Amino acid sequence: MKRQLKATPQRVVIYEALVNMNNHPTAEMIYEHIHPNNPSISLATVYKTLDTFVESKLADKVLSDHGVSRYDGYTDTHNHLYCTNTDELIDYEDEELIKMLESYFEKKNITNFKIQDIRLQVLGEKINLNQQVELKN
Amino acid sequence: MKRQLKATPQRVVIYEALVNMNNHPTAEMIYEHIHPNNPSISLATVYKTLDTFVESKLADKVLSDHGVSRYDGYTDTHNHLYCTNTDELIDYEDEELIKMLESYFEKKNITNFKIQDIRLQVLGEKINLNQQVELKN
DNA sequence: GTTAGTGCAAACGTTTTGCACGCTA
DNA sequence: TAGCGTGCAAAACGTTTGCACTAAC
Repeated sequence: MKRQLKATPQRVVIYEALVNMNNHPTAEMIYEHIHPNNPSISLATVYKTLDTFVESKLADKVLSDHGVSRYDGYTDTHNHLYCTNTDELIDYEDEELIKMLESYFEKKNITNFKIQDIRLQVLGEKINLNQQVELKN
Repeated sequence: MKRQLKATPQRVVIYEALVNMNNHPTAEMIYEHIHPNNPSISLATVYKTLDTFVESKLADKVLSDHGVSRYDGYTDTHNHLYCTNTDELIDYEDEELIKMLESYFEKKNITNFKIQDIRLQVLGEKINLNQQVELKN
């Protein structure tokens, strides 16, 4: 674990859960995931640890639906597809899009606003191929 | 009020507050705003009514910071500047950007995902001109 | 021995709910 | 009188806090 953050057992477990669950989990989801093997790690610790990760840029807090925070262990600049049916949040990596947005706002040169980050979410419905087949019946 | 929604006095008051406050207010902020002149309208009604508006596409729930929902009575497609210092959420209307994104994703033709909406937030710091002047001292 | 991290339980702020009442069709 | 909308209070939910304990340097 980089950035002079002490690698406590709890942090290691929580960090591994965060990057292995590619769900963009909530604090609660991480807690449930690690609890069977780590029954002594408390939910408060999960919250505190995730906060620490966000501060240390090891994780990002991302688009929250219905007021629940979700976390992303993948901190390279990227955007998200959000499925309005299933609440799935899917990483959308598209270098071309990021470049296009950066150069667009550079060109646009918005005065009175110093840009730190550009976040884009594509909301829609994930089309499940199995479902499509089912629909044919 | 369109879309076969009954125009109760409460709804009218809440809707007017929502569109007149250009703050992207929270439910609480709307409640505080209308309370002096409408002391009998309860906070629960504000919440219920805002939900109704969102369902009826009269309002949008937008980017929430620290787990508080904020509402936008301006439902034309537009994007937002979010000031990380002041929590201000500023409408960013840019037809060119919207067109660019739409045609980008059309061209990209993401399979397995039916796009409903594209939302973009520019995070950064609003530069206050008065502050700039002060900085010169 | 000082500091940072943890676990627990209680507290907090936001939002939702259940239910009784009122209004309107 | 049926059904929706409202107000109130209580509950629920996600998150944070205070504090005592522990572990690490």
